[in-house]
Amino acid sequence: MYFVSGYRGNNALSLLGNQGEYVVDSQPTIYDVAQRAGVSIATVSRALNSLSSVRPATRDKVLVAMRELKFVPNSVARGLSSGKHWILGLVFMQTAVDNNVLAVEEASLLYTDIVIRGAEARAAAHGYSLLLCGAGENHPAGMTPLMNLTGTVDGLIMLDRVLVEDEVADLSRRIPVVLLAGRGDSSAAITVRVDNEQAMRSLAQHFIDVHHVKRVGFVSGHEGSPDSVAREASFRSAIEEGGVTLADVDILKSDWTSAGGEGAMRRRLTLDAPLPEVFACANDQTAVGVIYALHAAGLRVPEDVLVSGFDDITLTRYFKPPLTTIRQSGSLLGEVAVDALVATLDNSELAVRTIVLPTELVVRESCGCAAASESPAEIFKMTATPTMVVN
Amino acid sequence: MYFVSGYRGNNALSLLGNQGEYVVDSQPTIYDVAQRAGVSIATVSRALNSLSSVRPATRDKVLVAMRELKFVPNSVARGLSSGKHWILGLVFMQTAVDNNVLAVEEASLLYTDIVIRGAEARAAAHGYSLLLCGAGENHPAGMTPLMNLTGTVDGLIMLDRVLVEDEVADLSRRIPVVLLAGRGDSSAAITVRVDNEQAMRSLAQHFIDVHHVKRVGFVSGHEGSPDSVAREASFRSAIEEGGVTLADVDILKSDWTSAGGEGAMRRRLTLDAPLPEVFACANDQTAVGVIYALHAAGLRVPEDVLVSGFDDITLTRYFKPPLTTIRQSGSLLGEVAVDALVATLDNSELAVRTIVLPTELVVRESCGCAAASESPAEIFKMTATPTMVVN
DNA sequence: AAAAGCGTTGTAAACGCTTACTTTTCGAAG
DNA sequence: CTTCGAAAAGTAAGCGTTTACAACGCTTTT
Repeated sequence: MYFVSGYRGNNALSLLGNQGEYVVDSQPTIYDVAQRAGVSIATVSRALNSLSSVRPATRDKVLVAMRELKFVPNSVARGLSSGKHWILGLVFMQTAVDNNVLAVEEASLLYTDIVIRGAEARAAAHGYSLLLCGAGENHPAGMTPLMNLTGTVDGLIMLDRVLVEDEVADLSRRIPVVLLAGRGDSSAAITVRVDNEQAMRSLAQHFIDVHHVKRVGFVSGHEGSPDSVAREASFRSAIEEGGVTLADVDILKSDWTSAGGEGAMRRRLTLDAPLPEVFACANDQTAVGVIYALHAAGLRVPEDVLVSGFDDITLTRYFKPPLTTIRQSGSLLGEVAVDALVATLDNSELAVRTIVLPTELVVRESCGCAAASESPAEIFKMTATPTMVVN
Repeated sequence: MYFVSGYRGNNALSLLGNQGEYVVDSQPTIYDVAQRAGVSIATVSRALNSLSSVRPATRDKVLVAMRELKFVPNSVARGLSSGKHWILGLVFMQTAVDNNVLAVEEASLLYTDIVIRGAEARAAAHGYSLLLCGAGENHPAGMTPLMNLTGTVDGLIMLDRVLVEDEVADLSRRIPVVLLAGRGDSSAAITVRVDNEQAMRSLAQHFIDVHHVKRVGFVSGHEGSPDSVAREASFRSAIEEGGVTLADVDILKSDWTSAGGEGAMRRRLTLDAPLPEVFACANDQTAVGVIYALHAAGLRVPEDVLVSGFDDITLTRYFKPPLTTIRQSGSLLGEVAVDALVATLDNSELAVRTIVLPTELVVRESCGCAAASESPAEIFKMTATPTMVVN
């Protein structure tokens, strides 16, 4: 190793110099840059962050030195020093079951991924990175990573209630937390969710007003999921207001997956009770499985049974029959969550505690309506704008 | 603020003490823990990491203090001190186009997400977190986040060639890099990819041997994508070896999306040239769009044209007709990538430079074969085992 | 009974950066 | 040609850990 006397930095310099054939064994630091540029480390730091006054000539010297050394600031040291990490954590429910590959692959088609993408894009736009953290009983590392997160990220976005209220409150005492798809009643954190009530109401009305149904069914998502619970409750109340029947036997338990929907419908078909005229499903994947099971039993959709989904994922537009569904923008959900979190980080105060995003009924053929004339690729604009609710 | 003389830590202690009504304004540090437990910070650190010898009684005192203070080690400080961050970076191509929601939503159904999930699960199992980083021209933050990553993560996984060879080499001089879905010829980094050659060969053979086709077509993925290029090239060579025709007019350009596949097929249908007997598509989404366009033109699949996909995403099993495709395990891809990266981090040397994962032909109805009797949910086990290739 | 050895604990120096505070520099005014 | 003041640059003290090294018992050995 080669050291300039009184020189604290590493030997990265030797790469450029001709004093020996030493190999770089670590990244250059601001000490290296400072030495090469002939200034102090404070000046290097200032040039780097362009906060305070650095004379243009000096700045250039520093920037040249940085480029020559291929200097990249160590963001960890930065974080330690400034307390700011420029990292946002995204916690989601890991549904993988042991060695069951399917669970991961199916789950990956869930809305979660779209949310993650939206969040990542928005985070990047704000200058943040996104740290992913799967959690849940089935997750290999359990809850541990979550706790350590508080020292790594500036804020946390939690999908689909990974924690109970108490834990969230605990967490949000340490760092800002945004809850996604929660029930929206948490006092501890900001909540972002879609308008399940409005969605299921418009769906119920459509079934009643347009298709004059008298008896309906519902296929749920994963047990205990706030979105699934909200969708079922909203659907039921809207349906019952309309004087239509939602019998217990027609409430099927699924788990957000196609396989779950298929299984639930197969089991329902073994029962003696006559089928309702329509099954509203908690998401699109479930609807796909439900339709498959109905077809397998020789029933036609929509001639014999009507089916609807929720989410409007791209692929189901190409299905036969094209799926009637509720459109929500998953990426918007992620984006808004990040925006809210960043706003909290900046102001440390946000006027709004709950943000409710709009949904939109998309009528296609699976509910018995006429085929649309456009190509599936044409139809993708959300027409409604976000609603804000303060509480 | 309240300070014990000579006490360096913050005032988090006051929460528990009864000397005042001060509010916690920051997280407790090992100084707080050390003081409360009546030991030095070194002992706290040792108890925390359980590396060297700490007397059980002492350890207990420390652990109790930690619990009482709800101490969570600051991983950033840890990272600075030890040089280890326990974070892996995952760089992917951000395909979002400006305000076009569809691009994100469709893209999110791509295989990428499954890979990410697999990587996250495996990373967690190794004790690492996953830092997501979208990159590409369309990404809001451009390339900048990528460069800063080198100071944040211990290793990098790059999906689908975000960078050119030179940049990868540059990066991998700083930290270990694993390339996913690359061409596998990078000397700078470890590569993990699927066996596109074997896959397309078996597909071609099936078409030729079982369905006796004389003329075939291909629908590509996004231009320049290594996987798409490899699939097209392999398919062509296998097809031509069999003496079957793949005309230029039957090579359609798409972009991995359903809309792209639909558009490509619509354009093809306006041409005068007779259709080939089969279209092999670069992925499942594309195949779905292709089938849609064929149906819209009054053509039947598989009676009039055969179609195949690639990936075996769950939803297309529920399609009409169920899609003949090549199964690959996206989550395995992510898992293996993480394993390789972690191994590199541990040994700083890995025997294998390229890892090729197996694929499997899954014959369903879209290629004209008979319907399977099982439920789609039943069929999901990979039968082959990973192949390792050293170079 | 003193020395040696060993297991435990403490002290203090990094790690690479930011930033409050201090010193130097430089140009304009006196 | 000083003097003064602001602007620019430097000094050094953290940020919260880890860890090499020193110090301190205690038991064991001679």
